[in-house]
Amino acid sequence: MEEIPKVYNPAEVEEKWYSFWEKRGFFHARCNPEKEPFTIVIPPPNITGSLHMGHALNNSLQDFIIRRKRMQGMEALWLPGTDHAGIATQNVVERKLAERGLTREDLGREKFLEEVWAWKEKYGSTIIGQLKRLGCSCDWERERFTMDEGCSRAVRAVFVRLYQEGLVYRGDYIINWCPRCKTALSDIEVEHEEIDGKLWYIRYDLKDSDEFFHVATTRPETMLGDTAVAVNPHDSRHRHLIGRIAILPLVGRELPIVGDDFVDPEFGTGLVKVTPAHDPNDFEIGKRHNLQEVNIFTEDAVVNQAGGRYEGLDRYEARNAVVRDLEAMGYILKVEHHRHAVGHCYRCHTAIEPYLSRQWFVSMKSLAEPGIEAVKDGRIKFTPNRWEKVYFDWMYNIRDWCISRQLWWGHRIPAWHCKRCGDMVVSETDPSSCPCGGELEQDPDVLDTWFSSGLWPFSTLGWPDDTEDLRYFYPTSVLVTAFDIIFFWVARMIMNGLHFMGDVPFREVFFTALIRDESGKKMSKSSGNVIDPLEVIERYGADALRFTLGFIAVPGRDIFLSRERIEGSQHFCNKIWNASRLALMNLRDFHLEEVREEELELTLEDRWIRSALSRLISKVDDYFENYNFSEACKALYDFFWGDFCDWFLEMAKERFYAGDERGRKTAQYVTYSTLECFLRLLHPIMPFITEEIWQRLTREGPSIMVAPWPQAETQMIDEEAEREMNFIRELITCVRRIRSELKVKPSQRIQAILTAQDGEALKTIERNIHHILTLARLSQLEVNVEVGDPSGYARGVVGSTEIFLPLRETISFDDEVERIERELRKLETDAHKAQTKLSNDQFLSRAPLEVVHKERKKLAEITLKIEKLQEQLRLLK
RNA sequence: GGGCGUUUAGCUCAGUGGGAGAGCGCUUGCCUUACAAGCAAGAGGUCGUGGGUUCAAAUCCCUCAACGCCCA
Repeated sequence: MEEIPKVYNPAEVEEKWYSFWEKRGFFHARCNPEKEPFTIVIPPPNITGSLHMGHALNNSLQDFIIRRKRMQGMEALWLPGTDHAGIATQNVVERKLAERGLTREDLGREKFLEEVWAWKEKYGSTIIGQLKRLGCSCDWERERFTMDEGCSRAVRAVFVRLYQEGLVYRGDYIINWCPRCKTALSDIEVEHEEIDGKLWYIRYDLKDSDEFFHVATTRPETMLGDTAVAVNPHDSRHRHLIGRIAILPLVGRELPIVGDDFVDPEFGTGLVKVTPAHDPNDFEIGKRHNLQEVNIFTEDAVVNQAGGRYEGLDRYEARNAVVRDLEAMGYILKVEHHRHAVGHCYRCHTAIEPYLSRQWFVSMKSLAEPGIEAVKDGRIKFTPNRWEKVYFDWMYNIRDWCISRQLWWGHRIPAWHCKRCGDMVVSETDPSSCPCGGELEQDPDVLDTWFSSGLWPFSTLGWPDDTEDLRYFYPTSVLVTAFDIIFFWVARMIMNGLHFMGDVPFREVFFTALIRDESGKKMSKSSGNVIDPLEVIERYGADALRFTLGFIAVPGRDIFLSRERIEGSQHFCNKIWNASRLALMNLRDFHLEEVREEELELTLEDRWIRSALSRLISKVDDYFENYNFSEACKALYDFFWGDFCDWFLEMAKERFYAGDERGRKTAQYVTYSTLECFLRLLHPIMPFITEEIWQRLTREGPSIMVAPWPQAETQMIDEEAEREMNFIRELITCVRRIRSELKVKPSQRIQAILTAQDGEALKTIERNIHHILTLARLSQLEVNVEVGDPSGYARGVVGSTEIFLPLRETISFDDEVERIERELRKLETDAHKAQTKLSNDQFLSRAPLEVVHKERKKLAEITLKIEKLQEQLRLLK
């Protein structure tokens, strides 16, 4: 009897079912022309990562989607994999080497890469194991890695083709340089942060003259690389200086004064120093005026020999030294506070140095245009759609993408430079020598990590080969990702998909929210507010975590997570468990195959719960299709707890314990079919507990995860049953309220009298009187008998039906008077509101008829109730 | 500087034009043979401010304020 434990223990069942599913091959998808494909590619987590809440949310939602599609009979592929994460992984391995007192240079490139691969083999699949703990139904037979053989071929193919098309080029430009990671970064890898800085006004003298002027700068140290001064040619204050020569303080270099529209006359004095090698705008000015480019920094942002006596100082030391020397010479006019944005490396948060160097770029403009069109004309749909605007803004203003990184870990650029003739060979396969016969040397740089992840939807399906997978599963159906990588990843996949596959990479994008903690902060290790999903799974179970994430995943909004919420979901698991226990205990002698529908005798609660279940199915379907998982979870929760447990099972118990054979069979059948169907509906969200119960409940298939998705059956909707059930529920609640407010002990069974004038109501009451007795804990309920002196009773009103509970010694008259007065106050407020509306001619003439009817009906009900309660009040007093 | 989002119960949040909702917390009473991780009942809200549209606004429009995010 007690073989089913009282408390649900997730740890015992989760591992069992996951390996069962995996062994049976339920996760694996095949190219099956009989079926419609449904494809999701996972946003590949970094191999350095371990599962955080963002992953947990994102992957739970993907699993919700893919499990439902699979149950709906589609060939559902969820393709998993990991990202090599260039900078992050290289940093991790370098840090490990540092513990042994080694640098990557000590090892050399080849040995270092061996170390990274070894690290990847050891730790790179940590997160994969964690996704399994979460219950993710990925096709592990197709797991990919951005640096595996196939993805690497795709990268080379793309690079070479773009090069041949003239869309990949190499050149000397100002790029964002991280002096800590010692690599170039793309524009979007720079995070801007407002900083309280200073604005120094520095005196520059004119050559062969006593005249001088001041320039304002936030970075005085870069003056060591100044090669001009610029002024806006429309600035009447200064334009006469154009063509003259200024003398650079400390250095003595002669600086031409040029006119350039870019200069903002409002900034500082209207005269600006020009440092073409260390500022992107100055670089442009330099190009326009043929200015010299003087690079004053090493790759560590330390002053080089061009900085004269400042050589060897880092950029901040150099700033102090330059300012000190200028002050000593009396060349600082003033220093102002100045708030401005400073770029930082998104990986290590070091301040970015604009740095002139030779890099590889992708020309984006022509690739972006089809990407804009695809979203505009709806071939790709964004949810929530406001992200489309963000996407368009970026795509319209897109700039060329710096793709070369001065790292060792990554896809090495497939370009070779000839040591003899200096020519360059770009090729998909390693060339042995230059056409001139000279020895070739491969470009030392690697590609931006996002270059390879941008090919993910097709490189993982076999491209550049024309594979069966690619033809069957591409384009993918939906991409589920966080909005913070819309530029890094989503936009680039769209551009690449259109360019190389000639079709969109996915038909829909669902953007998830960011997860924040209780106080609204973004969860991060540095703020110490992380809730570790693995810890949650250990303690509360994967289903509780998944349900919580689904519940709080309201589209279009950042979400908050707290342990209390997760506990709530754990309680829900336990509720499901215990309701199922009750069901299972009463279904031991039940055999579905023996049931003949025509032998059943459906009661009110049976018809009502079947109707509610049918409505639930439609709602859940609708919410899933619109990615509104929060509402889906809420609907499932409310149905199960609020309807099925609180009312249906409570009522069905009577037939389990004391019913006749036919009643018992009917109760068993409806309990079984409702629970079984509910489990299937809930399965995508809570796969483990639903499988555990389903396996105990039925033999209708090998696993709930391949059982059919429930279909809403409109013929089950029974409005009459819903109306009657609502009425019975209200009656019971009314009695309970009076009992509770008058402090009648639950153990005390009391008598009651009920009067109903309405014939329909009377019939409903008579048919369900046993429910009222049981659930309202009455010893006796007499209907339409002479009440006698009503002053001896407490009175409740539901519609036109009245309930009388004897006051006697158990119930206090004073309490009843107070109770009625309180209720009357509420009713009178409502009545007043309704009266005001109904006495307004405008309302009567302009509001829709049914609204007016509803309002009239409402007022009539309230008025009736008020009358009866007032009457009772008079009698009691 | 430009854009986006948020503001509803003590807390965290749902709620797309017609009687203010949930979870948690709180109060009261219950070990009622599935569940005390539970059951029953209850208290608690000028829906950020000011205006407008409408017969009717938490909901649509505008102003302002506070907070948050993105871009330059």
